[in-house]
Amino acid sequence: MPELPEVEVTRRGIAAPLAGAQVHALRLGKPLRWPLGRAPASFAGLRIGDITRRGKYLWMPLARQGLAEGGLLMHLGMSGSLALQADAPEPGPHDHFDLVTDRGTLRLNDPRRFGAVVWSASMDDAPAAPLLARLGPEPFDPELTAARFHAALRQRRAPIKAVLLAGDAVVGAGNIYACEALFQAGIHPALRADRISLPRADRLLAAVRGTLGRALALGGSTLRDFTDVHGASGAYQAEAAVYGREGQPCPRCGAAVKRRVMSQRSTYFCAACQKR
DNA sequence: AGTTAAACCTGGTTGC
DNA sequence: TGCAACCAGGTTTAAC
Repeated sequence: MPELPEVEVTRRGIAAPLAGAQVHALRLGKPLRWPLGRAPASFAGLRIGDITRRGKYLWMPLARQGLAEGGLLMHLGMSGSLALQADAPEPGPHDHFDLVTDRGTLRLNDPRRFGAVVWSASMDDAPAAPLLARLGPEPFDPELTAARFHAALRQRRAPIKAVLLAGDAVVGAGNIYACEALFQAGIHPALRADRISLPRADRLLAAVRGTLGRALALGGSTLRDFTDVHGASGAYQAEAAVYGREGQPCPRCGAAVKRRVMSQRSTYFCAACQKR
């Protein structure tokens, strides 16, 4: 599921309703990617603070009597989605985390269980800190200039598609949006990152921002599992130019869209429009 | 050091 | 119809 737009859509759906909410209980289902860790014995009475996002992670700070106690670092993996419901039904076979609060139940549904909910004393302590430390700059951070993005790309000899997925030059683009951004920028996914000129890096950064921003406005993409916290699907996948469109005409030149496996992921591109 | 496979897990779709 | 093979939004970890 969830690349940056889907995670941010999720965050926007829960941040305001849950700010200041009081927790009653936490319930876990089957194991997720990592165990919860050294969490408080009881979550009853903890208050939820301002939920933030870093890359594809969500951070929910929790406090008791106004004193920060720690928080939950959450990741939606490949197939996770969060829902906030006033009257949550009995947990289904893929509901692996519930946070019962006085504003409703926050529930993680994740069939493949690549997602995670991990307790951390703060974002600067383990286990959150080492996970967040590898993340590159946020795509909409004004500090991320074309020059800095270009400098980061010049450090990498791997294909630009792999570098975008790795997220150390910029976070947020997963398989769908990496394919789409490379198409928008007219860059071949197999091009070595260190061979990209400054003007092309500038175009690529703009394309990443444009693609993620557009997806955000459309509520993200839903291939199968993703829904926002009210259960609504995203709409971006319907206007993807190349992703999932193997054999269909390129919207720009009409040539058949190609699919090739790169970095263990299906990569869609137009060989005519995207130059090495 | 830097890049590339293997692993985690379930379920839907495709093809023989 | 049955069953095997393949595919899917991610990313840590181990192996070249």
